[in-house]
Amino acid sequence: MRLISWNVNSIRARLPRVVELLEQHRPDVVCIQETKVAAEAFPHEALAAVGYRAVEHSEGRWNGVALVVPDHLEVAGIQAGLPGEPDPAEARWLEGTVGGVRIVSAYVPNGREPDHPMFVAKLRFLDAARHRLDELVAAGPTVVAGDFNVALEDRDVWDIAAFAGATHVTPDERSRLMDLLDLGLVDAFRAVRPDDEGFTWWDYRMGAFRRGMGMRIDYALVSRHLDVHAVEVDTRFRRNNAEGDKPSDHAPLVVELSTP
DNA sequence: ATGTCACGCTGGGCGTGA
Repeated sequence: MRLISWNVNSIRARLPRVVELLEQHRPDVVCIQETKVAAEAFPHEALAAVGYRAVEHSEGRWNGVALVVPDHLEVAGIQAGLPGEPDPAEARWLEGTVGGVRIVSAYVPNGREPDHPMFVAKLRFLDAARHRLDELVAAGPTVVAGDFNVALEDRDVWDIAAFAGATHVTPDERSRLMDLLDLGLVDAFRAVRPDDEGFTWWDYRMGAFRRGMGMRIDYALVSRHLDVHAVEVDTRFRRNNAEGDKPSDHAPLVVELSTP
C-alpha cells in the first residue's frame, strides 16, 4: 500500500498540485489536511476525472480533512470526528478502513502560543487521540497520518534556539506525541530514515524553504501489524511546478507499507 | 522575527489564521 499524508493548505487552491500528486504517485490512499472548503464546494469532479474519489470532513473556511482513494478501493466504516476532541465543529479527524487497514487523517490544532487557550485545546486533542488510537491499535492494523504540529526532537526543527517560548517543541506537546508511539505506533519516517532530516513544512515567508528553515511536523504513525518499506518527503511539491502552480507550505509524506 | 498565502465578505482591501 502506498499512503501519502499531505497538508494542502486549501484543496481548491491546490487542485492542480493534488492532481499532479495522484498522477505521479498513483497512491492507494491520501490523508489530506487543511482542505479549507465547505462540503458542498469540495472538488469531487476534478478527482473523479483522474480516477479518485474523496471522503471528506469539512468545516468550511478553516481546517477540514479528507481521505482520497482510487476508484477500485472501498472506504468502509467512515467515521468523522474524534471522541472527546475540544471542538467537533473544527473537522480535524476522519477515519476509514481501506484494504483492511484503519486509516486516520488528522489535523492537530496549531496551538498559537503556549499561553493561549488554543494551546490547551491542542493538548486535549492529543489526549483524545491517544484514547481513540489505543482502541484502534488493539483492534487491528492502523495508520494515523497528518499534520501533528509537533516536532518530536530538537533535530526536527532547523534551529532549536529560534523556538524559545514557542509551540511545537514544548515538553507538553512532545510527551503527548511520544505517548502515541508508546501505544505501539511507529514513526514511519524515523523507522526507515534514522539519520535523515525529513522536514515537511517551511514558512512561506523569508525564503524559508530555500534557506532550509523547516520543521518535521507531519507524520505517518503505523501500528506494528504493518511493515514500513520506504518513506520519502516529496519536496518537489514545495516548489512551483512548470505551469507555475503554487505549492502548499507542507510537502507530501509518501509511505510504502506492507498490508496484512 | 515575519519578507506569504488563502479564506470570506465584497466588489479591492481588511480581518483572521497558519
